[in-house]
Amino acid sequence: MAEHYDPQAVEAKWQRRWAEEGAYQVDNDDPRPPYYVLCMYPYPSGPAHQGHVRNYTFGDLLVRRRTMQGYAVLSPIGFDSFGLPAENAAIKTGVHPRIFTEARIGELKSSLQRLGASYDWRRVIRSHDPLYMRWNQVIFQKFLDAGLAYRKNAPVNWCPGCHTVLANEQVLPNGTCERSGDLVVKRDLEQWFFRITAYADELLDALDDLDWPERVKTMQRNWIGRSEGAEFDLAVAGTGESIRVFTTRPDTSFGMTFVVLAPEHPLVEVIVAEERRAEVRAFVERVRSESDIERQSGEAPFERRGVFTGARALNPFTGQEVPIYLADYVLMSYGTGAIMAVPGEDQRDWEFATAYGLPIVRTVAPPEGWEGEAYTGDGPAINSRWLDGLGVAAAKARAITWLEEQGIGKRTVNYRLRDWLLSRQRYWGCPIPVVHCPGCGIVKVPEDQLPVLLPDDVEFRPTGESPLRYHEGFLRTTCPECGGPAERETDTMDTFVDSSWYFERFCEPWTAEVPIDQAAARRWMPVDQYIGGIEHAILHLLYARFYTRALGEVGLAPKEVREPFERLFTQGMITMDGSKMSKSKGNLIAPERYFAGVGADSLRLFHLFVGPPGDDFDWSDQTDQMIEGCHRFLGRVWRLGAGGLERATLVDRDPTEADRDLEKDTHRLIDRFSRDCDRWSYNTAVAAAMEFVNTLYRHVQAAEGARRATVDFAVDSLLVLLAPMVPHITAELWELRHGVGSAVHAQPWPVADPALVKVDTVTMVVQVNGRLRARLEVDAHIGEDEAVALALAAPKVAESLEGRRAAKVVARPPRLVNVVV
RNA sequence: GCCCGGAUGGCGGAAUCGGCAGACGCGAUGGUCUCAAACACCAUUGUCCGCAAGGGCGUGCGGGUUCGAGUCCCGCUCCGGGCACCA
Repeated sequence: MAEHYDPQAVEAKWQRRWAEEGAYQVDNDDPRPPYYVLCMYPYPSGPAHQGHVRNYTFGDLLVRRRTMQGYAVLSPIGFDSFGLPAENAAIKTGVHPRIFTEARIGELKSSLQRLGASYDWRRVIRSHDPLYMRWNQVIFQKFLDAGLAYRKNAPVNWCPGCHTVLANEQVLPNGTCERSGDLVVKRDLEQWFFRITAYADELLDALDDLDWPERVKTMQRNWIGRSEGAEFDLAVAGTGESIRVFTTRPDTSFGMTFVVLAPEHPLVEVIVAEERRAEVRAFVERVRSESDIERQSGEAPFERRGVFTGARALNPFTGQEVPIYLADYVLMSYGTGAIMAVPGEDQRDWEFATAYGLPIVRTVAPPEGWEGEAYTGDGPAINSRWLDGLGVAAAKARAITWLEEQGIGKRTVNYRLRDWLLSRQRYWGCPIPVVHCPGCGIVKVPEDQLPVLLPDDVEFRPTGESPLRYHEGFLRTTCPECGGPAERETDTMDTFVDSSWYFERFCEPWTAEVPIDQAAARRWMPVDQYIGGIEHAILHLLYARFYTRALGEVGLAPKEVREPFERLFTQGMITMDGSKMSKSKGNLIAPERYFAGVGADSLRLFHLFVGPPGDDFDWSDQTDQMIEGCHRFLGRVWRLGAGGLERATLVDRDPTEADRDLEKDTHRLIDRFSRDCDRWSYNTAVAAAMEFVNTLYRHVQAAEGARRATVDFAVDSLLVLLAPMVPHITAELWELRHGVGSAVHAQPWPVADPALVKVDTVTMVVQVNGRLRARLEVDAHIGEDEAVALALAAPKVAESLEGRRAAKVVARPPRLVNVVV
């Protein structure tokens, strides 16, 4: 095996060895300090793709490195095994989703093993396992008891392609389904929700303390969309009714010149003037018939977008009556479904006022020379009586105080975030464990009957309807309370429910007593480093944060664990011609052919070397050549490690200058490599290793290279540093060099000697008027005077000065001297 | 529209605190080895002028600050992402 680098043989040998040894299994009572590394568990879609390779390479690297640094590293893996693709496959081919999914899990598992990823395979979680389903259902029932899960009738997002409802988070901004691309429509349905909005504030505030990419935190902040303002009542003239409005700008209330209700507002029918009823109804009908897309496109001219109700409201600030309109740009689902319109400080209101000939009163003085329309910036209040002269913030506070004194309003906070709709009208998911009894209403399935399992003998219809609805044996049941006939709930849970707590279950995945073993969770949670794709910035990462809190609240997990993921790293996507690689686009470049060719180590190294881990990478024609380059590098490492390059000088003798140089280079590599890894700059760490190998080659091949002991130290250090990145080749070479009893992955992570890292001479550049004129080797501790003297004495410098006197000399020893004339 | 990123050779990228732009790799060119090739190894490789020594230009565009700017400031262009009648 030593003659040449044979990745197939080496990788097979070590993968077998690691499996036999149970390497990277870790027990909960391990005395070493705990460290929890987790990659987002994958949906099993078949063999790994390049995105998986990248993700799990980053994870594996960290697992192995932290282990070498002396931690007990928890490194579990599982499979997000419920979901639509398996069911769609069943509809098409008739193969049961379980059979289909388990086959895909087998393929993905063997890809991961072929990659050399190190997991505690004993801890595997598959979301469709009956035991995991049981705990999913127990948690749901606890949430139900705690009021965190509830059922309500609401207009929900229905995807006609997927035949199910979707959460808001799963609908793209253009109104289509993120999975199927179908246009999502609104349907009024009875659905199950999780009360994530109860945690809106905490989910928002706690973001500040998370060591997460700012980008992701910003996305979550936008999604939660907290806005502070006030709510207050407006009396409707000539009726006993009042309209409650929400505004973030109570300071501009004196400028309210009309009021707008959402077309769906319940008071519309009550307040509408008789002579306008027909017109208003026609408008409401028209808006209802429009899709969300049409309605939200904002394309229609404002003249078509509203209607006057004939009713008037009293502006409590001015005491004046203002007209009440309906307009499609006011949404029933946000705030109170009614707004006070202030055209002077809101552009939409401005445009609406202009279209309908309504008055515009500015209540904030725009800056000098302002030529725009609505002014939304800060400035002194005007036309606002007792608010005049106050800035926006002060005027807001004063206006809210006044509303509260009058007893007609109060300070409020609104969120964009909606409760999480978790029911899905699909088969391949975890059943929601309740029955519907005509007499008793919704009744939980008793815990001793859990889990509610999916029946196997179902028919998958090409219409895509849930088979559970037509399975009499599943559907018909008896009420656990009254014993009478009842219907089982046929909705299943969103698969994001499964992924919202699997990381807690990993701490003690065997227990049949509780969903989460509290002692184990206290030991490992929160996850020290979570790694996954940016595409989960909102969905999964927000749900998991909610679940972690809710589980603590209902006593199923340690209450003190509020956040699931201490540090988050979001890796870039692998794209091809700028778009995401995917099976459906048919542009997958399967890792298998690289496993079979250059080997897993070369492919891993490529993914680490190609660029910053957080950046997207576009796969191109040239990519294969880069992978070849990584393979070539490993070939050089092999020849260094396995011997055969020795020259005459590579013997035992007294150390020379070359030995001191190589020793320093080795320590500098250790230093740089470690620091680069710490800051997720694997591409530069690899570059440093490549440079070092080039240096080593010079020593090994030159007539006056370093001696054997120095080279051995250098090569051993290199192997230890590379061990987390390319585990197989380093393991093999280490065993070759040190014998079967010694393992590279059991070596402690090396620490550089600061004295040797320090440089004693540096290249000082001398500039004349900022232009490079000379480079001098100088002592690293050179003083300013000496540096200047050396600089001025350099022939090139004197030449460029042409006898002119230096007007100024900027000295930054030992790096630079700049002579200015 | 608002909020975040980003733009550096033929290509992927580096430059960590305002101080040598282009590390490392790919590709390309030349060479060594070989009967020949593959492999491997060595050298050159931002660009323009020049036989050379050497010099000019150069980090999307236009300004600015500074002895000195890829890096800081102001104003743009283009690309990517997020949010978007959210009151």
